[in-house]
Amino acid sequence: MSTTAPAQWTEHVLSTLDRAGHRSTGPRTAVVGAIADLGCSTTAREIADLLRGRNAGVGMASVYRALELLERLKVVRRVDVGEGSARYEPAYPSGEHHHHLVCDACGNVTAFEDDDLERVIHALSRRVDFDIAGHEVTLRGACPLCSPSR
Amino acid sequence: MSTTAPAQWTEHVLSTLDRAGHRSTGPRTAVVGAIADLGCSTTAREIADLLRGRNAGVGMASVYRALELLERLKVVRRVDVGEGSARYEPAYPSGEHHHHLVCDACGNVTAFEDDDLERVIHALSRRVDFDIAGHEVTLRGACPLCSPSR
DNA sequence: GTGAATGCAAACTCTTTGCATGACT
DNA sequence: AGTCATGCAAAGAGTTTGCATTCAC
Repeated sequence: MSTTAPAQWTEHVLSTLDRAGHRSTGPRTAVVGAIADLGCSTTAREIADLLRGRNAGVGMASVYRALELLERLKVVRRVDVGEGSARYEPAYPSGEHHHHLVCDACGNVTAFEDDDLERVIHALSRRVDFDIAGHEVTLRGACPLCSPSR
Repeated sequence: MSTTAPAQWTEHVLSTLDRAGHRSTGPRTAVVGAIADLGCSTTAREIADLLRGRNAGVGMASVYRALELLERLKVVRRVDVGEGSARYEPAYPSGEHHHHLVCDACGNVTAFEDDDLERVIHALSRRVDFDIAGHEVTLRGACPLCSPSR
């Protein structure tokens, strides 16, 4: 729980970068800050837009390069809900994570957690013939605002 | 079980197309045939390549248009395992389906089924604030051939 | 015969890469 | 100083779209 605060995550990322011998440059830390602020499930474009608004204009190439590095260092998680562009979100060292509800109508992406789900997936992971390193669950449907019952 | 045979699925697709007022043209039925033959989790490119090999060369645009239509009619399921291109597979009217194991090393995609997983997801779907219509589970890791223990 | 479907090519979006310039340690 | 990181612009991959032609019904 204490590891999930944005500030702590940012600290964690910066020290991880340092430990891995990477520089904490302006553009790179700006991207880290943007991810911390945007939180769950953002796109490269959203990050670039936010930074442009902050007059910290960072080139798209640098955004993508930063995301690739952060994912490789496992401090950012790449999530693919299948709408053409990849989504990214902070990854916490504790391993705690969530999954996503995607609205097919408006594209809204919401997070959820479920212990039973994690337990079943964990058990399942031991049974299959793969060496499982991670998992992703996406539930699709209509969000409260788009639901026909409204 | 009887609904999962490729031939039956093909029949089902053709009658669904007809019922929905769509024509069963050569290119379109060729795409349906390719999906039936390729089975689980294929890409638009693989379908086009197979058809080219069969001298039934169908333009990429037609492959994509057929896939879009078939998905809309719910006879094809689009699966996104997040490697740049979308994957497609037959969808059976019985609702039976599977999920995927993806090898991060070689890209190999394998199917699996798990009743416990389905049960948990079903229960979960009733609790969330979305009107859930479907779900997707992807387990990532190393396949038997890429596993370090080999 | 008529409207739907096709094929090609061009357009578009997202992402990656080459290369000269600039900045962190 | 030396190297790593940046930015731009061009290249690439996957997918979509416009439009004249063709084909199923």
